[in-house]
Amino acid sequence: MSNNQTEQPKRTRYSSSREKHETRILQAAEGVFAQFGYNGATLDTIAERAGLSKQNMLYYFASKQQLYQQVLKNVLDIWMDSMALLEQPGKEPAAKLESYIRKKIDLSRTRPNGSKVFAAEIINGAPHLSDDIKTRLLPRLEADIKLVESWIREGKIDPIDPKHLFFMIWSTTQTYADFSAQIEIILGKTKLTDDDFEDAARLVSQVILKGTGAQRQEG
Amino acid sequence: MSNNQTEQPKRTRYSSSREKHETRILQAAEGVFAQFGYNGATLDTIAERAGLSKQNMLYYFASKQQLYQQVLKNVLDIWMDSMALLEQPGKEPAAKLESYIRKKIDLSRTRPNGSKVFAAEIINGAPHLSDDIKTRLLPRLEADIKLVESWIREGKIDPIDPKHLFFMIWSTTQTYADFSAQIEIILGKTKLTDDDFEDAARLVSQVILKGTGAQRQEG
DNA sequence: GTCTATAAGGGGATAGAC
DNA sequence: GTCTATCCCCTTATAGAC
Repeated sequence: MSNNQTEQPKRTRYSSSREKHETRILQAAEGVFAQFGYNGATLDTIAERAGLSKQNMLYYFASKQQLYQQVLKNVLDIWMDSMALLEQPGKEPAAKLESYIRKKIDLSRTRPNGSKVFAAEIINGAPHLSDDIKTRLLPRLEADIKLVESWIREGKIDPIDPKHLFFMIWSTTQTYADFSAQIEIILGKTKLTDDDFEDAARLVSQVILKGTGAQRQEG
Repeated sequence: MSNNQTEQPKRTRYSSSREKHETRILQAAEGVFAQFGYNGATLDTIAERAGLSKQNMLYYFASKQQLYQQVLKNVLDIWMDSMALLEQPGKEPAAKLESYIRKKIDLSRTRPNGSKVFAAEIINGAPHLSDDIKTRLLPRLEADIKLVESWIREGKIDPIDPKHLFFMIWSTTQTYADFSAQIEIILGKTKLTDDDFEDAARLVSQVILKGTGAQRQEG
C-alpha cells in the first residue's frame, strides 16, 4: 500500500499552518495567564486574543491544563538557556556575572509575561510544575554552583553561599518583569522604557559585582 | 423608651466574638488566597479552614472581594510599618539599611502568605488595589527616597538611584516568602528554617551594604 | 479543521427559617 | 448569628454536523 503512515495525525514535519496556530495560541495564553492567573484566565479570552473560537482552540490544545503546561515549559526553556551565560570560557567572574545579570534583565524586558506566569506558579506552590520539569533545572544549577565555589576558592570573589547568590540575582532581575505594575507606579510611568531597563541592569550589576567582591574598583 | 440604639448592628466596641471570628477568617483567607490565587480560592475552602460554614462566613464578610481587599489592606499596613526602620535617629546608613533588610526578611519568615497574596496581586497588574491604597505607599516612600539622597550627597553611600535600590531590597527580601517553593527545592528542604532566614539576612545585608558603599570594610 | 449545541459541574451569593 | 435550601451564572469540555 502507498499509505503507510501510522499513529499521529501529523502529516509532515512542515505543517506550518498548525505551527502558526499553536504559536499564536501560546503567545495569547502567556499574556492571559500572566494577567489573570491560571484560574482567572478563561479559554474564551485566550481564544479571542488568538483570533479563533474556543472550540477550535481545543482542537490544538486538548485542555486548559495542557496549554498552561506548554506555556510553563517554554518559559523554563528560556530560563535554562540564560544560565549558559555563566560559562563563557576565558572571562573573569565579574564579566560572566554581568553578562548573566544583563541577560536576565533583558528577558524581563522582552518576555515579561512568561516571567509572570512562572512567578505566579511558584508563589502558589508550583502545583502544575511536574517533577520532570522540577528536576531539569537542578543539574544545570549544580554546575553553576560549583563554578561559583571555584571562584571563591581561588579568591576571585568573597566567600558567599552560591545558592543565596543566585536567589539574589534571580529576584533582582525578575522583579522588573513580575512587579512591573508596582515599579511603573513608583517611577511614574505607564510602561517601562528601554532606558529604565538599562538603569536597572547597571545598578544591579554594580551592586552585586561590588558587593560580592568580584569587582574591586569603584563602579 | 429604653431602646435607643440607632444605625449599625454593632452592640458595643468590645464585641470580642465578632473580632475573633474576623481574625480567624482573615488568617484562613490569607493562606488560601496565597495558595490558590484570587480566582482559585473558594469561599468554601476558606470557611472550612476558619471553622465555619460558607454562609456563616458571608455574614462577617459580605463578599469574596471584600474579604480579599481586607487581606490586602492588612499586608500593606505591615509593609508600611517596616519602612519606619530607615528612620531611626542617630544611626549610620549601614545600620539603618541592615535593620530594614532584616525586618523585611523577618516578615518573609513570619508572614509569608501575606507577602504571596500581595505579590500575586501585583503580578496580575494590581486589579484590586484601589487607588486609595496605591497612593498610601508613595508619600511614605518619597520620604525614604529623600533620606537616601541625603546619604549620597553626604558621601555616605555611592551614588545610586534610590528607587532602584528599594526595588533591589524589596525583591531580595521578599523572594524568601514569595518563591519559597523554589528555594526549598534548591536548598533540599521541605520548609525553610530560622537558620536559612538568618543566612539570607546575612548575605543580603552583606552584599547590599558593601555593594552600595555603605560598609567599606570586608563583611 | 471549524462550527453549533449542549452536557456537566463548580462556586458566589441570596432567601428565609430558627 | 447560624442553618438549610436554592438560584443562577460562568466555564470547561464533549458530541456531532459540515
